[in-house]
Amino acid sequence: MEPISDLLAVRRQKLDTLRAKGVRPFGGRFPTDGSISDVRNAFAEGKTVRAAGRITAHRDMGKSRFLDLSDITGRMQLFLHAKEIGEDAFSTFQQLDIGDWMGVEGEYFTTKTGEPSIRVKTLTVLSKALRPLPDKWHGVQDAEIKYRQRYLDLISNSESREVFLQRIAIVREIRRFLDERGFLEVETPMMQAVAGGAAAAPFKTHHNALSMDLFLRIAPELYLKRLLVGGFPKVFELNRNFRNEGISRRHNPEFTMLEVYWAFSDFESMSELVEEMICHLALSVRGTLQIEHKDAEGNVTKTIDLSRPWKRARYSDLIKGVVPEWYELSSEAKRAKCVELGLDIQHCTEDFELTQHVFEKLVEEKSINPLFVTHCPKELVPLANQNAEDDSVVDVYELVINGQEISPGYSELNDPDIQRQRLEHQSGGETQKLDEDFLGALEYGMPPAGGVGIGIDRLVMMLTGAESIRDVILFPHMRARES
RNA sequence: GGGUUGGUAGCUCAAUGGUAGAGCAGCGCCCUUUUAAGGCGUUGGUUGUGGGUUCGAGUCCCACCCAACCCA
Repeated sequence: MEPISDLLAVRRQKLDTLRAKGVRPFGGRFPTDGSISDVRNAFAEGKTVRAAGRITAHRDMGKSRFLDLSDITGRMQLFLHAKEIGEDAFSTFQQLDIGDWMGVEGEYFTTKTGEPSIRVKTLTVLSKALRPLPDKWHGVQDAEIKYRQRYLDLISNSESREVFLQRIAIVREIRRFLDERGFLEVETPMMQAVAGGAAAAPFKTHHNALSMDLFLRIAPELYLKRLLVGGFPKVFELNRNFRNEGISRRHNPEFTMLEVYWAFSDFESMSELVEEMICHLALSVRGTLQIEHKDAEGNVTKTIDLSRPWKRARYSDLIKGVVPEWYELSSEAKRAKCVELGLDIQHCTEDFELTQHVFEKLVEEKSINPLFVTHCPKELVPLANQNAEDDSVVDVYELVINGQEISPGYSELNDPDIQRQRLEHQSGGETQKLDEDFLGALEYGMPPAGGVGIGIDRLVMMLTGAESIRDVILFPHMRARES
């Protein structure tokens, strides 16, 4: 064959050659003895075995060839000899490339270097790859290709595969953990006439038949509370929320949220549930409570210690821990102190906002190990119940791990009149933003309950050591490309 | 939205303003136990896009596109 300059043309030509030989280049059903990992684990010298996967490496020894056959579970070496498979099959094989899907039947054997392998007797072309795969050694390095063409990242970067397999395991274990404790998983509307339950800009869409605007939900909270009214005492939802805001290392427009509600409970019980659950996740998925985060060179940059019991502290005590005199200062003195601390407070008008800046920079960002922040000021969390002893604070915790807010927990507000006042205040007089159906539901009586939310993407980041939310979302949102 | 850095062969990366290269992949030849196989040979480029400066631009200047990081 004459050299062809175009790599794609070479593969197209092989495709044509296969067809001319009467070989289907895009095959069909091919029963196997399981995944590559199954096949590898079932190794028994001399036994017949069937396996299918993608060719990921090719070592050419002339009449005999070594191949790596891979799937997401692992890699298995194939040994193939021209005389053993016959001339016709060997010429078919010569039309295959790295990247093609292939099924084989053969016998287990061990090479003289000790590698468990399959001696191929017959081979079946399952799918011809018409484009070449990324570099076998370096994989895909370009962040843009990793995110836009995740399949290439998954094919060539085992670390990426591992992160997503861990994410899958985390989500599975969350469901199992809650199911074992009697929580019911429910599904509530993603398209809502009023996007409530959080303060965030929603995405807008339109229902043609009903001729009405709808919003993608920013939180499932108000529907889950309706279920408390309806008599479901322990419910959770684990699914997507959508917020029409900026994109960053920590923000994707659609993200996965777990919300759990438990009737007759409170924020303190919820903090125990969350502590127990996250430790369970760390142990079952990572096998340890010491979560190491590494840099690109593989050096450990920090270790998050999830050992129980987790620290609990009042918001005001944490502030006093970094600025002892804080609460004695006048507003002017607080501003001066913030400037002295190098905080950007130009948009702050209220004292509690200044305090929150101190909290975020000097407490939150520095809290690597788990910290439950309790008794937060009521201005920060308008939807929570006020504390019985101190009405300036609310019965809420904020769980901080890895310098990030991972999970808030509430003693939920169930007084319909106070709830209405707060939502009216929050909506700034725009009554169309009030979820009247929800407020009506509360008037039928919602049991007192504890509630928590956990941002799953950030939780996965914390547990896997990912530094960007894009590394834990299979298809992160990217700007559209010009064609 | 602002700042910084980057975009070169299919992939990973080089290239003082002076002939655009290497490794891998591909193609050809050799090789019956290799595993980032090896050896010999060889193909492959609108240097993100569009302008400008210059005898000459991957390199300098301007605008734009895309991405990463930081800030808001």
